[in-house]
Amino acid sequence: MGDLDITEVAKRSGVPASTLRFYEEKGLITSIGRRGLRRLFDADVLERLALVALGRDAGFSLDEIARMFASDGRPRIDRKMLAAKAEELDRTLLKLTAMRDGLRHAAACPAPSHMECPTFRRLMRAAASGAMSERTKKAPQPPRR
Amino acid sequence: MGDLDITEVAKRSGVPASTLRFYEEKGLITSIGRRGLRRLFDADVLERLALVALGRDAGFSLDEIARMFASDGRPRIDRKMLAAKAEELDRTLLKLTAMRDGLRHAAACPAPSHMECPTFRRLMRAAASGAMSERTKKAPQPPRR
DNA sequence: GTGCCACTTCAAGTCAACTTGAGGTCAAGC
DNA sequence: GCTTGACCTCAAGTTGACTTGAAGTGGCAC
Repeated sequence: MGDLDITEVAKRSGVPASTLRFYEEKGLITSIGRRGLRRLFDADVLERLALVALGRDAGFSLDEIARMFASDGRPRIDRKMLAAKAEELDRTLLKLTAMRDGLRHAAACPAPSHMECPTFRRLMRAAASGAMSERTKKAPQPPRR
Repeated sequence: MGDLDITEVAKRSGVPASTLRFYEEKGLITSIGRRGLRRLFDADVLERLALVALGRDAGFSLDEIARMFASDGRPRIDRKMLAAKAEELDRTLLKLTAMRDGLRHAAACPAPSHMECPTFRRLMRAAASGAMSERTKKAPQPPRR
């Protein structure tokens, strides 16, 4: 009833079966049993997966996310850690916002070459000096396939 | 005169020599000769490195950045590409902003478990709907090292 | 009852962007 | 002219998050 086999979970969550096995091995999710060899999951694994996705998106590593789950399976998220992550995200947001504005300007800038655009050069200097980020921090990469 | 050896470039740019060699191999920079074994670079390599840093920070891959340099060595940066990157950054920003607000709330939320906090659950659903369907995009990770 | 085939395990491969290590070379200082 | 040491090359290692491949297994349709 509430049990879903791995294919079902994959289908409903959009997470590939190979990743589900990988997540189980990592302790991010738990299978509730087997039908033959086939893993069975409780339906609440979907919520768990959503939480994992959330953590990933917020910039937590899988290991960090794993540490957030108590042994009883309920999320036990350190509030301090959350606040710290929010802080970090906030700094990232500032930087990315500046970057977006700069890119947008450079894209619309009438200077014959970007090297002659003051805004572009300012951005460049900022990136070079590392002034925008505390240390080398990268913006999100385009989706891998 | 205008020539800098690799150590000088490393010192002035903050980019390790190993990375400079790696970048040269990738075609991101070019050395103009050797003194003995030692690479010599024209001083304008510093500007080039700044450009690479900017591209990296904006979320371009090294390969993408390499493609921005035409064969003449002058940056040939497509305004459309910049605009597209700005767009992408913008979408990321929206998501990360929501995420930051959610984290901040969750950190302060009095609910015994985050799963019982309506705001947290809403955030989770939002992340699940956005992030899982397009589940390849990650927020920036904390600085390496 | 038997064959199919999607699942299983485990090891190894992939990708990006570098770094590290081993073994070699050469300009320069003494 | 010999030592020194920073550079050189090339190969392999690193990290995180997975994916892929080979070989095995068992529920289900026939």
